[in-house]
Amino acid sequence: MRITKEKAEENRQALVRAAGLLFRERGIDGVGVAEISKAAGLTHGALYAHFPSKDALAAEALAHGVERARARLHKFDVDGVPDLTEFLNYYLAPETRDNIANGCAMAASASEIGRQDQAVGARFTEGYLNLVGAFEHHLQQSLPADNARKQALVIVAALIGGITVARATAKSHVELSDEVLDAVRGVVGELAGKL
Amino acid sequence: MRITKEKAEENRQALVRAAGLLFRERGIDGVGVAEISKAAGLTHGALYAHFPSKDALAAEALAHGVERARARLHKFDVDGVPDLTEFLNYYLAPETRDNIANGCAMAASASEIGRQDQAVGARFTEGYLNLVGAFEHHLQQSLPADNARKQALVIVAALIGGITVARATAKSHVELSDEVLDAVRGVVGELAGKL
DNA sequence: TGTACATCAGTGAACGCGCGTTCACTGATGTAC
DNA sequence: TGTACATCAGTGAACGCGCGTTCACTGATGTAC
Repeated sequence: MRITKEKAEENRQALVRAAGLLFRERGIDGVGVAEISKAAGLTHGALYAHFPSKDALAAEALAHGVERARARLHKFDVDGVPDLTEFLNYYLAPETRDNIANGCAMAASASEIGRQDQAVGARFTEGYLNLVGAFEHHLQQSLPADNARKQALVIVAALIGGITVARATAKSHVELSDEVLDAVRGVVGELAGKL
Repeated sequence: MRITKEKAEENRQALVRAAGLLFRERGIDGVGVAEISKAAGLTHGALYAHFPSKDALAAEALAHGVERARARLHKFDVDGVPDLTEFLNYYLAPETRDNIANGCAMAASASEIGRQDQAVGARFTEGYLNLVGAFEHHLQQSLPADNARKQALVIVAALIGGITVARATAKSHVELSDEVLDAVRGVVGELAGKL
């Protein structure tokens, strides 16, 4: 039952989107190809018409998540430059912590990335550098280039660490989890120079 | 073939240690009970004489890792107070990044914790607060209590985020990975007040 | 434009395998007398 | 101290299940004439 090229491309995108969402919610090792295919409205066999393996799908799903993050960052644009305070408020909101499916793909799988295929790690690196670049560009207005780069690297690592710690502590100690989000928002905001 | 109480306790500890090591290396979802038991010199059936489930073993393995971290922190003690600069140098060393089995249990599984049993999350919370307490105590020498707490929360989140990002980027871009470790060491060192 | 046929996205059964967990059984240890 | 027996850590087969991947087949689409 061959289908149109357009429909096939839609199906491919549905697989990538479903995989990204489920991987964020339950981890790459925590979801099977059958469930991903079903969520995309297909059978698992169809997945292998589009991707050679689950690993390849994972890499593409992370790339899609990274592209989503880039688009989201630019939603906060004012005069073509993202308002990083607004971005921080969004990134470190309790709502973002509690809705991991809608959050940052890099943070959702951070500690799993090092154990995956190199292709998956490469997509993570791209996404990380993309965020770092936005903060670096902002910091160059008030700091020498070296320092701007250095602080940007730490800020993004602290964001990923902050939301990850907030998620890890949320079930057993929600007040602490909220406190971590507030603290990171405050200290990173200062580090970035009262954005 | 009943064995002595002492030997049984040794076996229990071997299971906890093997589980901790393998979970750090390959993730909680990435290792099965058979392999853990074998690494401890037992069969999988014996595991269930000590623990009701894999989840319970995971919680105990993380608790053991947290205790190891506490002991390691106090290895850097000078006059009963840990030398945090030395601790930072160790925590963010490229050797620590490359030897995850010997590294921080919280960082190794950070993004997986939120998806595990609440008991696992509770052990993470204890370990996180333990590290936060050490930095908080140090910072109170130069900052008001509120700020000391806030900065300590961010510092430990940045450490976990930093080593996790360094591991995620190491395979595809090792220069960046090294740069992240250096940057976090530098900025966190400054944040902690030129320790 | 109409016809004949090759293409290929998608289906669903089947592959071998490892998963977490249960359980009847073993036999040396620990205990009660 | 010596004997009889209950205890229980550990064994290994078996449970049902889901995993990632393969493959023969389907049939509408896309293409060549």
